[in-house]
Amino acid sequence: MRCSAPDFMCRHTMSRSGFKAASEAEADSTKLEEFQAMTHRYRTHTCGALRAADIGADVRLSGWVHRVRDHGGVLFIDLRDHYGLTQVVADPDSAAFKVAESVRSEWVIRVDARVRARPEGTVNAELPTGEIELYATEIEVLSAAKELPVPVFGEPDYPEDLRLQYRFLDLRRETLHENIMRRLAVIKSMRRRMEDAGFFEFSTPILTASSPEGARDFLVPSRLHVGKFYALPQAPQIYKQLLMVSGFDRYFQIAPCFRDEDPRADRLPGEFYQLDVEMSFVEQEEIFSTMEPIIRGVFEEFAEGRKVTETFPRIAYDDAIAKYGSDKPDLRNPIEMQDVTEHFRGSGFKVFAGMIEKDPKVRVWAIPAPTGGSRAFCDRMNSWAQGEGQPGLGYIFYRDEEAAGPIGKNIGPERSEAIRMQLGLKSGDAVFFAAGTPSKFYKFAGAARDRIGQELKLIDEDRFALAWIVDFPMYEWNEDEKRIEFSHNPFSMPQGGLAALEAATSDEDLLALKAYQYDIVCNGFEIASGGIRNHLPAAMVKAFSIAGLGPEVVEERFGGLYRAFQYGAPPHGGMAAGVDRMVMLLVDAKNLREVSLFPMNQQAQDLLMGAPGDVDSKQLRELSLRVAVPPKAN
RNA sequence: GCGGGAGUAGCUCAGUUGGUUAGAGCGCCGGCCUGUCACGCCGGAGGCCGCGGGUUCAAGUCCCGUCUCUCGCGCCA
Repeated sequence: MRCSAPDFMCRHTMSRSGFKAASEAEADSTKLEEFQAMTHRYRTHTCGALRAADIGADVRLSGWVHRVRDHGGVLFIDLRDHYGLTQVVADPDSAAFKVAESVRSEWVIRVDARVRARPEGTVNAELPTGEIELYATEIEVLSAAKELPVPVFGEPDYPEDLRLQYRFLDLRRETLHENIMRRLAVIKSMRRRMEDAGFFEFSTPILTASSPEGARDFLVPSRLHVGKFYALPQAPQIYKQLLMVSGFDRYFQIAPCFRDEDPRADRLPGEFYQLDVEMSFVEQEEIFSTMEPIIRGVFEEFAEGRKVTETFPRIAYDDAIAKYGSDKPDLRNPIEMQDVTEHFRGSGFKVFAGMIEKDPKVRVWAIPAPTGGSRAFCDRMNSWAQGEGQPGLGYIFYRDEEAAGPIGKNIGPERSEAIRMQLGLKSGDAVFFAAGTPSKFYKFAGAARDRIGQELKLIDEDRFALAWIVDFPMYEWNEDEKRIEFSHNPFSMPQGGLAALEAATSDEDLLALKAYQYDIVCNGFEIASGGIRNHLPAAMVKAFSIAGLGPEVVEERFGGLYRAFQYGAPPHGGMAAGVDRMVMLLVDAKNLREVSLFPMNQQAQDLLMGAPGDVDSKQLRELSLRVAVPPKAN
């Protein structure tokens, strides 16, 4: 059924150019409609408009043939447009019968008809227009359709490459059509909330300079400057900071962002959209208190009964890693891990005891699995772990006053019981263990936590669990290159400012430094990320030098911003929220392509437009470009 | 770049240990049908079994290679 969604989706254009929803029709408007019936070439009403009150009216509708049911003597056409579905009837007495018999799915037709009540017992309660039907007097074919490569009616599963190649058909399908309309509504709501909160909407350039850090850029060759390139912005990061320096105080934008990276189910290739925000004269707390109601409000507005976190918990990055094994934990999953290293020190489980003895950095983490206390489940988890490339996943499961499983046997009843007490487990529960250097195994532990939550159905699917993740580390250790580098982005202010940077002497101190850098997470997805910016040239130079980048690098790579900071920069900060990802969560889609109009496929190709495509040699010549395809390596 | 999974009718899939003319459902086309709304019934068309090699009397089925799609890893300040 079309337009089962809230009214804003169905009615927002009803008042346009004289259309009038039937339910709103006044007595005197009937004349207007009759007049329009004679003068409007295509329609007096949309396919979602007519109601019992219109019975007897002569109307004209245009739309797509959604479905034909031909009973020989009587024939039904479901006529569809953006607004809904109306049943058209033709019988052999009707002048329109011959044409009606010839129409096929997805033809576009114009129907002139008399609105009549459906006979007793044939009302369709599923349809807003289900009380009436149109008795056709004339049908005109406006546009025929070939046999459909992608059917619209019934939305059967079809291969994605066909759906992308025939996206215009795909977009007629109810689910995708409504997802797109929902997306527009979400963006409209964001815009309204941002304006109400005193933000101004800016547009920033699409052709800009290549950014040195971060993702791979899309490049655009310059014709006027031979051998030089523009880049599409990965985000308007520097522009929005420049706007703060320019004194505009509060910026936002529904900003297109371009990154030439390989896609994921939750990452579109090429381009995506962010609700991009920046504020002047604020500390972290004010950004939270400004943005949390906006993000929560958007979720609540579109949650359709699903619960939304009322006050976002603030979880320190280190705690998130320790409790959930992830900096984007799914907080619908109640499992929290705990450190149980001491229970294994000197225990009969020699593998762990030996590791603990040898290296003071080694920890043992417990991943509780409430209701997971069966051999079958524990074994299944163990083989899953092996499939992940782990040696295995040790466990204890508690049953009938006994601690079973290989580790339970090895460490004995006292230690097993102590672990049970620490984790608050009952008979019938299990606990899994991961051991080693936390920085190396936390991801696996987090994956195990997710897995256990799913397998044991501990996750409440019916809610949006939101949280701030705060206190991200300023730097991290790059094991490959054996050096310290920025962990998030180089624009964030370290907590404690320049003084903290200067006070940190050892690598250990530096790696312990936190930044005013934070994310919003929802159900295991990072939906927003932001920070308080480092607006002090001296602190910026120092922060870069720690990452091994001299002042000349700052000037060369971030010249514009660095220069701006020399001439009176307000303290500022902000964030960016992933619009596509939020819409995906709100419409319960599995895939970003289900909330995007014309997405590219996994190979970053637009199958409808044929992008990327060849260009002719004249174009290349103008750009002083020559294509050199490397010989295939093998 | 690496790994998992999948390629058989327009689509979703079945196809036994290698063995006759490769099937079903949906869709499409035709016929019948005056109250359906996933209409129903009857009939029909439609196949380089992804592609290339190999083993075999015989390959959709086994082996090797290759291509495509998809999910994940790397990557994504």
